[in-house]
Amino acid sequence: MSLLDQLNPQQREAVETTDGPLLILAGAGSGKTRVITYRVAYLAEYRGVPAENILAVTFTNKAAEEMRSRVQGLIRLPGLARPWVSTFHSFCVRVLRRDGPRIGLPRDFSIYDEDDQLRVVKSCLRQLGLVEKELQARAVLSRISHAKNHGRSPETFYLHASDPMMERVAVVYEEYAKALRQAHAVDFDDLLLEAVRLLREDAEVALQYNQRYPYILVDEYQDTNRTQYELVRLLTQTQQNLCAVGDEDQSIYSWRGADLRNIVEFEKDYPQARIIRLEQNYRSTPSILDAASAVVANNRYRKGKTLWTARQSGQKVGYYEGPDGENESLFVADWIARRRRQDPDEKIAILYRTNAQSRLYEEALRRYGLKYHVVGGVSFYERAEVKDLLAYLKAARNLQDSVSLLRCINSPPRGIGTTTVRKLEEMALEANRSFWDIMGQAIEQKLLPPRSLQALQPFRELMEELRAMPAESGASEILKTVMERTRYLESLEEEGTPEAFGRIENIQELLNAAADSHERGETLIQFLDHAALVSDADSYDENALISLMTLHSAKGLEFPVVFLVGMEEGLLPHSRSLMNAEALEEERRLCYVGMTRAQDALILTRAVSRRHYASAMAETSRASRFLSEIPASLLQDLSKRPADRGERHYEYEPSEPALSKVEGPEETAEQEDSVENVRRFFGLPAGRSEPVKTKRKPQTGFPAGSRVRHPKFGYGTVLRREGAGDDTKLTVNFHGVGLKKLVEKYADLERV
DNA sequence: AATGACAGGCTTTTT
DNA sequence: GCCTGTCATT
Ligand SMILES: Nc1ncnc2c1ncn2[C@@H]1O[C@H](COP(=O)(O)OP(=O)(O)OP(=O)(O)O)[C@@H](O)[C@H]1O
Repeated sequence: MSLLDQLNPQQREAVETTDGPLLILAGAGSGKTRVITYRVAYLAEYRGVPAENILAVTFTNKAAEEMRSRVQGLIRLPGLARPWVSTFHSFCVRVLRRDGPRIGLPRDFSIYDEDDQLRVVKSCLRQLGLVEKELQARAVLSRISHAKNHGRSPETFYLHASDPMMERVAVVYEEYAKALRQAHAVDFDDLLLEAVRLLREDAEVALQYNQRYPYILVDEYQDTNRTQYELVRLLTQTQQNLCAVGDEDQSIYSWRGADLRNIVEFEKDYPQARIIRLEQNYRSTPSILDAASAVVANNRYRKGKTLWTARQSGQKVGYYEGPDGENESLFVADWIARRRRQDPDEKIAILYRTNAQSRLYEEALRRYGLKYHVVGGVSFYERAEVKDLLAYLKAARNLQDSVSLLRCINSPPRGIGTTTVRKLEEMALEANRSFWDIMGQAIEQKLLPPRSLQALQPFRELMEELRAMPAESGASEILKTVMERTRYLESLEEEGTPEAFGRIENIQELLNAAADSHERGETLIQFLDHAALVSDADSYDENALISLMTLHSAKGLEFPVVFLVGMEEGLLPHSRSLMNAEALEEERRLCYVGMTRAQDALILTRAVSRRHYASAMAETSRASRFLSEIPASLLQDLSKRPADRGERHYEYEPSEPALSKVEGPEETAEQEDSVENVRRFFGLPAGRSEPVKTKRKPQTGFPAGSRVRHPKFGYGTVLRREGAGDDTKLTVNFHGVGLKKLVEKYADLERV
């Protein structure tokens, strides 16, 4: 079947309209991404456009990944040429690495992530003698970012400051900008802004990129901010074969500057523009689609659009209400475990509003022995030990990068403390030089106490050695040198704690990533850029069929089964949005996005009682208003509640017993609590069977939950323990290996 | 300078 | 409840 036959008439028209500006406006699941990907394939295969002349961009990594894999599935490209499919940010990095020097950007600039940015802001606050209590670094940073994205310089910001507080923010902003310049560093905002500046100021470069990418496609156009819009404008000066697709009902990034004007004024900015609407949804069953449409219809600031599906009516949208968060998560895990038996290959997503909500679900899934994959959250590259080592690499490439330098200067501890660092920082500020320069000067002219100098000297030598390593040596080679010289692993091993071993694992993972990168022929800088931009968590368990992620990350994806959990006032809609009508509408769109990810089954859940920061007393929640916006006829209540069952509040029976975690003597109070909840959940009288087991020789063997090491499989966690005596069998989840069932007696396990 | 105990605040959401 | 930042102790 040919490419075009797999499209409906409107989609087909959108794909064939290759020349001139085109805006596609359409609801969820109507094939917007399909149009983008087919269009790329069509251009390459039918119109003979060289793949490298096609640029497809979007905002999030996940959405870019989705696009990339779908394009790849569609075209069989000869040779190495590939269309450039990425996020705006990666695109800009590539542009700036190549042509940044033309606007005075150092070629080896560092990219500062939020953590780095905060360090800079804090240091500026300190230098200005401002107390963080009054001016929170995070708040200042968000003001700075907002100002930058609205084209305000520190000076303009200062002039517009309405109160003394804002004036101070303006001063911090100025210092912040100066610090970044001095560190040869750019933040995420700068990546876009500097790329725009480059294209604006250098006509020659602008022309080059215009010619290089005569075909540009933008997915999730409703998420673009003004800077990204500007970038697209600058790339479409000589030709306007621009295809933007979007859905105003899925605009969920206004809090970081996404601006619907980009969509609304598209026709104004591109007078030749054609607009095509897609109205058939191919993804979801009618119940799911109707429910989602009913919710979003409550938004007032919206034009409204048609969306229908030819799919047969499926199951109703499920609704489960549990007594507390734990029960809610166990319901989900149990439901999944049962479903798994019928269809072991089905993809399932658990979606939530905030990253913090993932914990309960991870725990529940682990208990059921289900493999899962968490997207986002504390990403791999954000872990302290990983960032420490990356800091060595960043500093090795760019010694002006003081944040990275300061990050690795005393990790592992080498006798350079805050006093020494503060002193040097002061000197640097005074001389208006970088930390590295001042450090060298201090050593040479003996400007510090001998003890400090003695500690600084070896550090300086190490960094010089790293810098001297050839630019094309890969990340892994340099990392190895760092590890050897600093005895990083050894000192962690000596620590001997489970946390330390966890860190060792992460470092091993980093070494693997670096080695892979080297094999692909990437330079150190490319490796670092990837680490900075693709803050993608646990890329290792990607084949797990159960995905946990925020509603934001889920946009653009689809799953046969979707759980939308925590459907409560305060969570969805989030409490921070209750004050203002526009924010509330955005929450509603978020709900819409989540619901429309589902293909065949959608289940909404909530907990009646929710602990907000856990320790605090549990509060009774109110059901999300979005639930009541779904017509009752589309909902099916999954929480049957017979009133006369005494203790047993919920009739729902587990299909397999949750794995007991009460055996080891080292259980924490929190886990005891969980067990108590499980028991209540299953309607068992409090504390009956398990405590008996607790008494049974807990010292021998490895209770569920203990961390172990196996000579062949490495480190892992015991999930389940069955049988007794010589026959005792353990189910262990080994990192990077997966589940293994072992006879305890022969397994040769070591406690860690 | 390094370590450990304690207080306080924190959670939107992404690059 | 957990992480971070601060303080006191060695
Ligand atoms: N003409 C078609 N024939 C068959 N399947 C289609 C067609 N158009 C779209 N689909 C399928 O419908 C699903 C949704 O399409 P797609 O992801 O492109 O929609 P979308 O508009 O980008 O959705 P969203 O905005 O919700 O992310 C995909 O599985 C896609 O393959």
